[in-house]
Amino acid sequence: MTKDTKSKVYQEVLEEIRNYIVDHQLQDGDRLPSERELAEQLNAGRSSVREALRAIELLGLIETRHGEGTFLRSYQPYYSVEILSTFILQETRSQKEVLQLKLLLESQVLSNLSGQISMDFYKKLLSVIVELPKEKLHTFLFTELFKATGNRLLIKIWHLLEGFSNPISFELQNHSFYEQLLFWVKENKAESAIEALEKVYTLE
Amino acid sequence: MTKDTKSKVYQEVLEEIRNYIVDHQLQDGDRLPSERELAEQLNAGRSSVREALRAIELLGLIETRHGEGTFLRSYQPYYSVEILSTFILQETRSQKEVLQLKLLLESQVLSNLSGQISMDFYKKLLSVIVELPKEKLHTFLFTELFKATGNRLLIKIWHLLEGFSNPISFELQNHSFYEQLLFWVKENKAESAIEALEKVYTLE
DNA sequence: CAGATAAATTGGTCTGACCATTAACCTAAT
DNA sequence: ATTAGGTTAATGGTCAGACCAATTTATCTG
Repeated sequence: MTKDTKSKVYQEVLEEIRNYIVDHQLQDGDRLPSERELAEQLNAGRSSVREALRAIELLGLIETRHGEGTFLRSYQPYYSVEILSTFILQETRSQKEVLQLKLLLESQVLSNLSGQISMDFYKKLLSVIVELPKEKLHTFLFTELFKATGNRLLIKIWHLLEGFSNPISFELQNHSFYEQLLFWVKENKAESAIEALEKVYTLE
Repeated sequence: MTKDTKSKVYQEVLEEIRNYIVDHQLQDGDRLPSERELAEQLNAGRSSVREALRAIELLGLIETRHGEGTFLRSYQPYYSVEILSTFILQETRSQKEVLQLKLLLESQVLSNLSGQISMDFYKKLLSVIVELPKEKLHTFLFTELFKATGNRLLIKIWHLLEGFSNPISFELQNHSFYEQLLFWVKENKAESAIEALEKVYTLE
């Protein structure tokens, strides 16, 4: 007897849904049959159908709207990556590794935006910086910069790392430090900014 | 009233399970409370607990054994990757972001190890490379390089991204490509290696 | 003490019920 | 004819209970 035959219902439903999407050539935004319809068509309980749908939802492949239905959407791995990352981070107790990766991402965004910052954006950020308390400077500036790059995955992971790295002293730099950082980026001198940032990180 | 408060039960359960694992310092192979226990402790229905568990299971973080229980296991994205790859064929944007981050990490490891590779290690890797099938070259080489850096978090995140990125054509470079890559790293010419890698990534 | 048997535990699945949200429809006032 | 408001139907969200199947644990028996 083959062991492979004992597949859970929700896994078969998973397969069926996949087939359904392929057969019907569903595109992003298209609606799937209702949970009750699926249950009847696939000859399964609604709870099993839901287990499959929830799993697919966590993967980021579908979107569920209460009262409307279940819809296909363009693949957004952010949620699942976030979940997975928290597990990974949780078993990675080395603060050093977290910081190393965090610095890497921050350096990347500085380099990426080097010389790409408009005067308006620069002024706007600067005006907020001067009003912000010291302990919020780091998070604010980099959040804005990450947003500007448009890579949502990057910012997700960075936020995660930030959550896992202790709010350590080195992030408590002066306002002038972050003003200088921003200035360098605007002036297309990311190397200087990165260098300064690395110096702060290695102080620890 | 904030919209954020309307979170589904199964998502809260997800969080709670994560917290449970962190609080109890669970390791791979450790057992989670039974579905009924979780339902009672978290004040939720068993079906909601199951939805959360099935989702986590599909991600590859847990393993369930009929009659025994639910167990933590080291992340093995075999099933989710299969599901995802069938869905994402025409996906563009998020795939791009995954690749961008993946390239970033790979560039980092090349730069990090530049000029740091011993002759023994170099020869050893080379001897394996020549024997490996084309489709395994990329994963093998970078896995070894990441291991060499000693940053386990880096390699985990990278593996994660690799799982979420399609096994795309650009990874199917010749043996000579990866030999050249490795050579450059050994000779402290990471810039050349990174440049070559970037070129391959942007081909797509 | 060893093996067989029974009971308890746990995951797997289905059904039915009820609530909350949304969209569609209908009705009545303007 | 238009629109505002209410009703209805469909859909997802959640829970409780029942039963089955696999496994472990406790119990009994020789």
